[in-house]
Amino acid sequence: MGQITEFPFAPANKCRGRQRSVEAEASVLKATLYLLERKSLREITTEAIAQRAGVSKTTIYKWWPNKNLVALDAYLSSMTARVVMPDTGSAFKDFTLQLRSVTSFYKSPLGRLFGQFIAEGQSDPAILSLFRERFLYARRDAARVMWQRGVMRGEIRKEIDSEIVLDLIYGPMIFRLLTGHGSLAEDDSEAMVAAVFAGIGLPGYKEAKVPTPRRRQKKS
Amino acid sequence: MGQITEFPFAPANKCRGRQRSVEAEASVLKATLYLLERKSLREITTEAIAQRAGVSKTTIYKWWPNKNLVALDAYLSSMTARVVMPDTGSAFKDFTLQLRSVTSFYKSPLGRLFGQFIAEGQSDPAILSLFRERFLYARRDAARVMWQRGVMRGEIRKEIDSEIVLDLIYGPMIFRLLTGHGSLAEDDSEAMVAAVFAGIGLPGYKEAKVPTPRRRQKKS
Amino acid sequence: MGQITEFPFAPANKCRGRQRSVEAEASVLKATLYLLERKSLREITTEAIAQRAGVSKTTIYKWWPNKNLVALDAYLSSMTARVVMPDTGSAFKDFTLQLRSVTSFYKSPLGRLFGQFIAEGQSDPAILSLFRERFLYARRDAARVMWQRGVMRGEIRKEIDSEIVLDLIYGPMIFRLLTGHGSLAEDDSEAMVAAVFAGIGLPGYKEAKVPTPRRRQKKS
Amino acid sequence: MGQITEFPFAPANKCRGRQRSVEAEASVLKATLYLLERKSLREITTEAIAQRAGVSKTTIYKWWPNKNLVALDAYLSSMTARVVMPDTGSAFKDFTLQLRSVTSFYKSPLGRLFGQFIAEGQSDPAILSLFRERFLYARRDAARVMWQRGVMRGEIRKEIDSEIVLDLIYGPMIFRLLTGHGSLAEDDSEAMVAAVFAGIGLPGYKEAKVPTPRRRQKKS
DNA sequence: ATTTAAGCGAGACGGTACGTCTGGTCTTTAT
DNA sequence: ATAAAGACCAGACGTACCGTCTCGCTTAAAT
Repeated sequence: MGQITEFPFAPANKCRGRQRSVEAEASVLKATLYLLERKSLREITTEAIAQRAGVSKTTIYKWWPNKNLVALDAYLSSMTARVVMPDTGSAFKDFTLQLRSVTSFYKSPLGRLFGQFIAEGQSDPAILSLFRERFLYARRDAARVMWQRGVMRGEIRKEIDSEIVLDLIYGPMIFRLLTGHGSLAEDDSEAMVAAVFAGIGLPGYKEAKVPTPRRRQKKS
Repeated sequence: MGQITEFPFAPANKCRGRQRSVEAEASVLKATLYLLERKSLREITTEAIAQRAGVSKTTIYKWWPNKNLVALDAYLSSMTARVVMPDTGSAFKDFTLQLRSVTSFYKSPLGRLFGQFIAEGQSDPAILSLFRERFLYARRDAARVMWQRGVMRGEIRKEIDSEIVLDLIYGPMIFRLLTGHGSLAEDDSEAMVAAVFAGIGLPGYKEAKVPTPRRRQKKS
Repeated sequence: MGQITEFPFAPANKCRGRQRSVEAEASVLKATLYLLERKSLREITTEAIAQRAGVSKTTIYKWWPNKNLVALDAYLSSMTARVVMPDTGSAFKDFTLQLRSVTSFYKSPLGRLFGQFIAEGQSDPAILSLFRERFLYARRDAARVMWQRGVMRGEIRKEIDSEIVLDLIYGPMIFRLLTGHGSLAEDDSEAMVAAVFAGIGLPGYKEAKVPTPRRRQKKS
Repeated sequence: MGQITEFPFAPANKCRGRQRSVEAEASVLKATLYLLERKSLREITTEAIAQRAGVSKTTIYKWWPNKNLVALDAYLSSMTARVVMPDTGSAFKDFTLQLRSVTSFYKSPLGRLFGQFIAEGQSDPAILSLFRERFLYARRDAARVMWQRGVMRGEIRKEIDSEIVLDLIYGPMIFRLLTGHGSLAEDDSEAMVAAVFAGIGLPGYKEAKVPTPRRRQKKS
């Protein structure tokens, strides 16, 4: 319990007193996932989680600061190895497959949570920050490996900041996901990645020169 | 009042009965903006709007279904001509200036509302839909003009769907805005637009062929 | 309109402007009665009356101070000669018949209004006062005639205040009506009047001497 | 808390969970009484009770269905032994003293509540029913003891139903209390009881024969 | 074996916003 | 001038959910 608030490897504090019930944690996360597959994050109440988990509200609040973080924990625990990080030998193919896989997941009930965490994050910095640290960066680090391979193989320009590359590939689709203004179909993934690779400018048009890379928050 | 629920050009129903108080509408929108500059959408209450506007809660609920839509209305009414749609003769420059302007606005108190509407939209389809129709599409239509000019001048490949182009340009920055994982500095706008124009792939690398254009939402 | 607030014989002011619609008054009273037969006074709204009468709320508030007084007006207008004031030659029979008739009426939908006016009157002195003046005293004056006849015929002790006599006869039944603690059946009327005439004390028991009459608010 | 909804002798459920705050209940009732002494039942709001009691509105709604029943509860809790049930050896004196005491109380701020409960009861059967069960019947049972003694001592005719006797004694005064058409002075109590004992009919007048006794509510 | 501190279930509690309702007033246009 | 339509204000309503709290019971390490 409390992946979030505690060091995951903290040596289960073997002091006095009753020990944490492992079933309780599992039960809470399971119940939360169950509910999240049926209702939106906003519609779910701590009460409902507690009831379904057969656990008291007190216990939940003891280990998580609020419902949103319970949900994030549940989300993270169910995310392990759901999305592929392909290695086909082609960066373009890798990114296309990955984007397609991610987009497809985002359309599923649980995938919708992605948007809901970002949504809650708009008014709760804590959850947004945790979402970044524990979900987003992990994903981006994995994707950065694909980028690195592409750079090494001479498929991707090394002078473009990896942060920009990743945002260019995932940003547009996430934008569509969040506002619903564009299609999330399978083909769109390929079309977008293709456009990102080839650029939208005509080859002869030379005004658009790529500036030199710059340091950013976090990068390889 | 009720920009949202009524046709803007409706012939102000001059039938019987007391007319809608124009001051009331203006007052509500003004009060809402005032509050939104200081607090987040979530923190604001209908009561507070009513009180500050010197209007009764009943009146607010009569014309708007809930506070979110009041805020959207207020947002829209204050948006007119806040963001420039430049026409420099260069699509690259146009998009760069525009993205910079937009990004800068999004960092302002009122600009933060953009993310908050999307956030509320994740659990309230009505607001998301209205946000798209009345804000997003308007912006995109304007931006599409810039794109069109670029295509005509031979600066932008005409075979790429304009929807993708727009998402490629704005999506990454909005992604950063919403999750806070990347910089929103002035230079980033240019770097992103540059990358979008030039593409991330090496010129010689030919696997990334651009597919044929497609229409918004539906596709072949 | 406005039996209550206006002098009934006021010369329909034939000055400028649109004349008062007599139909409006009739329509309001009729609509009110219609509603009062189906719902309790509390459940009825001015709005509903206006709507059913095809009249605007304003008009109602122009002629009556509030819904309760509209209802009282409607009640009074429908009361004319609904309850008998018998004259059988026997005071006992007169009162019995009268009480039976009154009780029976009180059990009807419209009769229930009696209690509802008293109820509203507990928190609105105006309606209680009007109810007394325009309904109660009228009834009591009529009943006092029956009492007078009984006294003249030597059936009723003349030394007991008529106010007390009337309250003794009607009070118990009204008490039952308002609290619902006792039966309102036909036979009860006779039993009560009989008890009132004969007294509950044993004939020989002489402690209960009737005091001399005293002046009270209103009497013959 | 919840005298109304729970058996008073319920063995204070000492099961799991936080125990009901006894101060909360007491505080609510006390605050309610305080307010009821200053304003009418109708004028008091749940909010005001909550605020004055230093208790949340939720808690009030948890234990009472609405403010009227809170007030009834408060009323009942303050009623214990406020009204005397005399035993002078004379039924006539007993009833006179009792009626005088009751009438005097009914003129006090709290006593006015009596009428207000009956008023609310006209549109809310629940409160009327509870008022009967928990207040009226208790009083009548006590008064019936006085009647019983009178019967045994040969002061009161045993052939008259006790229900009628009680209504004859209290009904007239309550009628006056509720409609305000008659005096509630001290002397009136004696005059009324005297009239009830002696009867209003002349001794010689023999038409008014007392019918056989009957049981409460149902009858032959 | 007995402390004793923590975990835990149950559920009461304060707080706050919600969206609804009703009473009564005010404003505009039509008659 | 009066009516009809209906916008408006004021403020109470009862509900929902949040996160905290107080119990009494259970568990297991420390004594």
